[in-house]
Amino acid sequence: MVEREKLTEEKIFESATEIFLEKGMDGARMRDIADHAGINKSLLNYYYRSKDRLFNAVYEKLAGQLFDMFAPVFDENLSLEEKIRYFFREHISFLQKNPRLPIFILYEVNRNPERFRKLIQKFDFEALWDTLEKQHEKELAKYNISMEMLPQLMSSLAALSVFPFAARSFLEAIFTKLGIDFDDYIEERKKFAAEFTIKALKR
Amino acid sequence: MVEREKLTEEKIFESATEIFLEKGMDGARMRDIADHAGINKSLLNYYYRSKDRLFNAVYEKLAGQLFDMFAPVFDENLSLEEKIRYFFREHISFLQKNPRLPIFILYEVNRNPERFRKLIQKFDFEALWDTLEKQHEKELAKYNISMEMLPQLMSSLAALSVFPFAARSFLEAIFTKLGIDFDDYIEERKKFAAEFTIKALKR
DNA sequence: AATAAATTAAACCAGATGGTCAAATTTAAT
DNA sequence: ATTAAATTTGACCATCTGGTTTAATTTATT
Repeated sequence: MVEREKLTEEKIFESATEIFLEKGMDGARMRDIADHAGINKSLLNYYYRSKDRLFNAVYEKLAGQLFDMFAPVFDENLSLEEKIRYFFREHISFLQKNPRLPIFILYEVNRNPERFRKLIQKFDFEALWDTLEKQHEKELAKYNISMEMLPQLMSSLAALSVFPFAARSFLEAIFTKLGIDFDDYIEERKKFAAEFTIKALKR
Repeated sequence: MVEREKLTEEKIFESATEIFLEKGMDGARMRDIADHAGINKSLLNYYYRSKDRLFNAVYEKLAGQLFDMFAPVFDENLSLEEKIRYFFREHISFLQKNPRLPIFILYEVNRNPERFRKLIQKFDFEALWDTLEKQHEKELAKYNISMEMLPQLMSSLAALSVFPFAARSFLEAIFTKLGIDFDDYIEERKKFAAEFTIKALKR
C-alpha cells in the first residue's frame, strides 16, 4: 500500500532522525527508534536494511540541510556587508530551529571522515570559490582581503555562527551561573556576529 | 606493589584517554582499552570500578586541562590587545597538541550536561567576570565594550580558536578539495584570529 | 621461609543489541 | 471472491558488552 508505506517509512525516518540527533549513531538503539515510531522493530530492517543504512539516510538528509543554508551566500545579489548580515541572520535562525544539528554533524563527520568525503565529492568547491571571488572582486580589494585569507575568513564566519550551538550545553551551564539566558544570547548574536565581522574587515 | 600499581593504573588511564578521545563514551569498548594497555580486562574493574567511573576520571582530567588554558587570560598582566594575541597563540598551540579535545568535550558535555554542571559548580565565574572587568575597565571603555557584550565577545574568542578543531574532519575534507593544508591553516590562524578580533574591537 | 596481602589472569555470566525468520494480516489485482 | 503481493508481527538468535568470580601468582611483611 503506497499511502501506508509512505506513512510508515516517514514515521521511521522522522523517529530515527530524532533519536540519532539526540544520541548519535553509537548511542542510538534500534529498539528506541521503533518504540518512538510506534512500530515493530523488524520493520526498521524491512524498510532500511540495517542500522547503518538507516543512519546514512538520516545523516545525508541532515548534512544536506546544513549545506543548503550556505547556498544563498553564493547566489544572492548582495554587497559583501549585506551578505554577511544576511548570512548570520538566516543561518543562526536556521540553527535556532535545529539546535542539535551542528554537534551531530561535527561529531559524526569526525567519527567517520570517509563517509563525509564521499558525500561531498560531487560538490565543486573550486567553482564556488571562483564565483565568490568574482562576485566580490572589487570589495575584496577594497577591504584588502587576499585570496589566501578566504579560508580563514570563511571558517571564521562558520565558527561565529555554529560554535554557540555546538557548544550549547557547555555555554548554557556557564551562562546559568552568570544569570545569562541562552536564547537571548543567540538572538543578540545575529547582529553581534555580523557587526563584529564587518568591523574586523574594515580598515 | 606501589611502583607497579602506579604503572598499571597510569597505563590504563592513558589508554582509556586515547580510546575515549577517539571513540567517545558510547563508542569506546572496555576490551579495546584493556587491549591497548596490554592488560586483562578485569584489571579495569579492579582499578576503576566501572566504565562510567573510568570515563569520569578521564573526562574530568581533560575538562580540567581545557579550563586551565583559559586561566592565564585572567592572570597575566597584559593589555587587552596583548591578551588577545596571547590567548590565540597559546590556546591554539595547546589545541594543536590536543586536537581531539574540543569535539570530545563538546560532545560529552552535550550528552550529559548534568555531569558538566556538577564539575563546574565550584568555579566562581562571577569573580572571574569581575576580575576581567576591573583589569580592563579603561580599555573596555576605550573600545566601547559594554558589559552586556562580554558573553558575545568571550564566546567569539572561544569560537574562533576552538571551532577549527571541533570541525577538523569537516574542514579537512573541504580543504583537501581546495588544495589547502590544514596544519598550515591552523598555524596561520594564531595570528589571523588575533588580528581579526582586535580589528573588530577597534572603532 | 612462612604468611598475608596485593595483583593478575582466565573463564564465565546476564543482559543488551542488531538482526533474522516464519507466520499472520492487510492490501491490491484478477 | 480468489489469488498474489506487500506489510506487519512476535518469537528467536548469535554476538557483543560490561562486569563478576575464582583461582593463581606476585609482592611485602614477619
